[in-house]
Amino acid sequence: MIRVFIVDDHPVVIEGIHSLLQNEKGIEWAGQAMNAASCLGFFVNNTADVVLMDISMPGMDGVELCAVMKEKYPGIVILGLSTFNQGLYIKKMMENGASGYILKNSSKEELIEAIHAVHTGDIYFSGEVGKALTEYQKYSKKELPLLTSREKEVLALIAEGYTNPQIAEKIFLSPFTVDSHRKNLLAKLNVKNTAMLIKLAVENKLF
Amino acid sequence: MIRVFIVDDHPVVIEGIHSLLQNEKGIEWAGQAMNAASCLGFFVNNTADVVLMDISMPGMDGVELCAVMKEKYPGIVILGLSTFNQGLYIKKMMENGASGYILKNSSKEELIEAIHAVHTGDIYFSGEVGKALTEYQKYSKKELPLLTSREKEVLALIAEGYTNPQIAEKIFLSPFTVDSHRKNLLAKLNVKNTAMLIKLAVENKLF
DNA sequence: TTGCATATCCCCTGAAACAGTGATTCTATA
DNA sequence: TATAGAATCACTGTTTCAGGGGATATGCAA
Repeated sequence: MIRVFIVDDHPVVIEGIHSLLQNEKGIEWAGQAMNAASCLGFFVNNTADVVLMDISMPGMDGVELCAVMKEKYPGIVILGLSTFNQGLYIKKMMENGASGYILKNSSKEELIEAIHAVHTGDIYFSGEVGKALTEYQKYSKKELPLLTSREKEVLALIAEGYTNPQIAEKIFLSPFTVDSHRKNLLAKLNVKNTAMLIKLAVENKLF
Repeated sequence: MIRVFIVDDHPVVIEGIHSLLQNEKGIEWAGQAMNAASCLGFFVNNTADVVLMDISMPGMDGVELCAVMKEKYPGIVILGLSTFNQGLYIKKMMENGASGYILKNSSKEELIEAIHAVHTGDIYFSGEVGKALTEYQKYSKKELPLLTSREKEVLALIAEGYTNPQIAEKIFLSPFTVDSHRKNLLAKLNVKNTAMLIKLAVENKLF
């Protein structure tokens, strides 16, 4: 009997999955939560085998929650769940210990297959997700380097139209320092001017 | 008896709403479709009172489908349905004849309230959506001015990192002309430098 | 036909951005 | 403890942008 728990901030999704899994032999409904906090609360006194976890939730999101859960309860298997086919998040969630990922628009059969697969220790990706992942890998071949917090701060201010001197004043730094960060941003992200920098930053939500 | 039809490409959402509305007095399940085509097919020989319509679907999306439906069957009330709280789409869908908009993470009560409201001719927005809409209105108050094709061309090249002289060479213009377009872009969009320009452009898909 | 918008072109100035080089301090960690 | 990275600051150029002037031609629409 696989006890399935679900964390999703959308009642209709919880309801829908509940309904899909009802009467499914071998699968038992362990419970549900609409946010990270109540999920963690549940697992203090209870447990489950597989957790279906939405990726985007108010407060702590699925990516983080996944990391926390896997640290506290390494035995619990986590299956990512999202409306969108976003390689970046899929990857992050996998890095944080998820065992697979399915889209909310997958069929009942896929859902059940996925639950069984991850429960037996497999890694499961529905076809579409797999594609997205490889697409993403392709797209992010250049593997965007991690920005430091200072760099992100400066980047955000650049995007808002502040000039180096203005930024310097705003965050109490020398204009030279701001310029250094700016140069580092250009170098790290391998772009040659502000226009490209901001385009890349906005497209990849870098700040 | 309000006959409710749902168009959504996510089985769990259909299932979830079906389950929520089951046993709800005054509401009858008219049917369901997972894409625009089968929705239109259904209404050839059938009808419904309220259509819950997902905004993002493969193929024809909710915004378009809404327009088509309202043209063919003006009497049918359409209630937008989406995971996200995106003012732009909400607005478009309303312009296309929708009677309201709710989020998929709204409660059962909200959902039922919304169905009754739009059925009696009201416009319904769940609280959060209302906020997003006014936020959006605020944001898009300045109603982004239309760019000329030349301006869009220049804008796209700026975003790709080309400098004025390079752009000039690329599209066979004087650098002065390119500069003029650039200045017009800044003026039209009411931004003060390239960073803001590109941010705005990318966020609003201006090219 | 008289505007108006678009598109083109030109000049000047000051302010930023960009590029290259170098240096100090601090902290995390190998 | 030694090293690497982050964060800080500094100087010197060159290039580009931004803002201020104008000017001409064309085509569409009131």
